[in-house]
Amino acid sequence: MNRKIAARCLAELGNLTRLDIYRLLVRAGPCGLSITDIQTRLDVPASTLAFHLRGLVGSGLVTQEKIGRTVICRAQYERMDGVVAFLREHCCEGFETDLAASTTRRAS
Amino acid sequence: MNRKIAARCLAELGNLTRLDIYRLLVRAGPCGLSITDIQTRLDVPASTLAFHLRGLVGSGLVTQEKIGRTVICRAQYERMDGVVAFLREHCCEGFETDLAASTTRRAS
DNA sequence: GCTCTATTTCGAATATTCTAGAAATATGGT
DNA sequence: ACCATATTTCTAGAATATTCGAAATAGAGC
Repeated sequence: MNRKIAARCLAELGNLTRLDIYRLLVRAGPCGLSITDIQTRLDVPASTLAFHLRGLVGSGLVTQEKIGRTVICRAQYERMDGVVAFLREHCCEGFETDLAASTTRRAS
Repeated sequence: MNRKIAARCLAELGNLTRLDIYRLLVRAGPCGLSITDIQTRLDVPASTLAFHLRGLVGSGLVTQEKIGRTVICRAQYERMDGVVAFLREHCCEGFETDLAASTTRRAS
């Protein structure tokens, strides 16, 4: 995980339509849902849906498997876990040297 | 937590500059960092920083406390926790009825 | 090979976000 | 009152994202 991938994933989920799609897939679990299923449940035009799915897949948050002419989409939990871990990384660790130089000093 | 707030938070963190700011604050912990500290560490113009901080504060991911003329910023961990919980909500729960009607059926 | 269904690409209009200089405001110290 | 520092607002140009109809592609079944 790195800054760019994390930002990309977060930005993808930062759109209401994509968030709805993603949550639908999280709920669906390992079986996933076909694109048509998603379309039916969320009532989004096919081209709009394709646009958003491209983003989710491109960020690694969703994977797709083509079976015949239908595409099954699944939430890739590991990706999201990685992003969350990245956000919590170094929590409360503070910084090296500059406690003395920092404007932040208050208890000195 | 609801869709809109979650999407807002995720979108805020979906920008590289804001992600850097947020991670810096997570790392800084409860003491937080002044805006000048953030500016120094990330090398972002003051007006740009103000723009991004407004977003982070507006979404509830960051709080601010004014002490004299300096503003201390802190990561609001609870907010992020709420967003993460929301993303995982109903995981693998599936859907009501339509197992039979769904295009998704495969093992029938 | 035709036809129906599933999905993607194209294209263009619209909307939103990002950037950063310049000016304004706020506050502390002298 | 004045000056230096901290931060915000204003503004506007540039860059990106979103929407969705129409047309294109891909595969299944007859």
